[in-house]
Amino acid sequence: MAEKLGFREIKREVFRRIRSNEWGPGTLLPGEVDLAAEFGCARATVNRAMQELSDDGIIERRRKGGSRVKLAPSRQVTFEIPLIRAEIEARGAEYRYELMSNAVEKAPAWLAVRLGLKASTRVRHVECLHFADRTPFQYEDRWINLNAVPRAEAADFSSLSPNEWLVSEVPYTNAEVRFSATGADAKIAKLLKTGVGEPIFLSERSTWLDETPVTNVRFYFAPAYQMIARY
Amino acid sequence: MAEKLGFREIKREVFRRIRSNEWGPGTLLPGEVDLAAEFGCARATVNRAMQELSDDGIIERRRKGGSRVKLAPSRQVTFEIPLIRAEIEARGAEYRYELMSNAVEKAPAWLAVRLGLKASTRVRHVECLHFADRTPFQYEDRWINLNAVPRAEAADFSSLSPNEWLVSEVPYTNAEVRFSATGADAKIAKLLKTGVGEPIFLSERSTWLDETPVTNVRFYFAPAYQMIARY
DNA sequence: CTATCCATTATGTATAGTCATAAATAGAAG
DNA sequence: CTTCTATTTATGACTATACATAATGGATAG
Repeated sequence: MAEKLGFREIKREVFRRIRSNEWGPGTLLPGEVDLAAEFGCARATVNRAMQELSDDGIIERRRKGGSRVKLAPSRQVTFEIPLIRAEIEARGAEYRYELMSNAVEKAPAWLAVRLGLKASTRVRHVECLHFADRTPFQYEDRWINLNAVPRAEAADFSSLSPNEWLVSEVPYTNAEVRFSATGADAKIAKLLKTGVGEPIFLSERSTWLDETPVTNVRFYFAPAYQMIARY
Repeated sequence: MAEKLGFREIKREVFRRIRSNEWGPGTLLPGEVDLAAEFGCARATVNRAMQELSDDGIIERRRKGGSRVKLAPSRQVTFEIPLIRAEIEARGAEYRYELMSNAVEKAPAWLAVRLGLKASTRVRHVECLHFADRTPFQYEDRWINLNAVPRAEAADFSSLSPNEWLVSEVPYTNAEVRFSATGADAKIAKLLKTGVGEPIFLSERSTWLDETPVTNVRFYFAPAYQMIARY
């Protein structure tokens, strides 16, 4: 073997054997000590390689049981949801932001259910539009729990979007994202300058800080939007 | 301090300080040796904690530059895209599969572009439907590069879906996923038993095995479908 | 004043050894 | 034959140490 193998090379090599069917789905892989002997490195090095293969969803590991190739290698898709501003600027377009409404209300029923709030909770409701080169790109409909984020009471969203404000001011520990397709209603059609009933990509996100609901937001994207991830 | 801190506890504690704004966005964090001294553990342990925080998108690390809290802590969303069968059965519904068409063709232009194929390449084109309790749940429109997967020439998709066949037979190294919203055309409306123009959630996936295009598939979901991720 | 070089430094990776832990298995007891 | 228990074993985690590497920032030369 020789050649000072690092954990990356080991990972690559093990993966190569898996995908070449040398080690097919369900195969019990050699133990870490055996692999370490074969590759001429320390067990910790093999361990890291195998750990990452496990994180990547290629293999499954169990103490004592050893490592085996996953039967259905359903690899995880990971992508990062960028700030709209960054996404628009990355396309070479000019970003513009427009605040539409900004009010304090009592949490509507559906929101209370979604976040686990009491119906009487005071929330800030912010609606705004994000433009790419003057074309409406995304409509943002956000609700912020004022109990969790009292600073939002006084925040000024006329020039800074609530998205950017929150992301730099309020941390969270848990989040839930839902992607779906919906038809544009009259309001959304008008805002995004499209027809009523047009298919709209909808991304809804809720976040919590240790069980405390923080915010819920719905992003309605202009027609033809695609969310792309590579891995 | 005491208490024998493991890398998980260290990770949690550092994250706690970040989210409590003790270490706000952009802050340069203490070096690994300092943290190791504070927590009373080896640098390798701190290293693993910080490594994972970096993987999670919480901090950014650079050699010599040290670690700093990300300005826009855009944490990464990771989805595990399950097999349709598993997804349907997890909902407590009965899974049924129906093959609609299965032919060998020359790659159409759009596919050649998407995957990077020569237009003359022979591909297997498979269309099928996945049902949940007899209701159409997803329409799968798949193309398989026969050069990359010659075994697909003889594969029988009448009872096993191409999705499941591929997932257990053909590995890949790179993939691209696109989520979008589209309107149901006449064909899709009929298959999914919905109206023409209804908003449909569309998931398109392309995979490669070391630069060799393997397959491209479009999943059209029945109306009201949501793709959910928690993290 | 600017461009280049180099020492410094924090992270990146590897090592050998140790102890911990979960789970499979064989063995003992009922 | 079943059930519980003890042993074994592969992975999980940690330590201390060492060297590699990239990038910074200052020193130096032009």
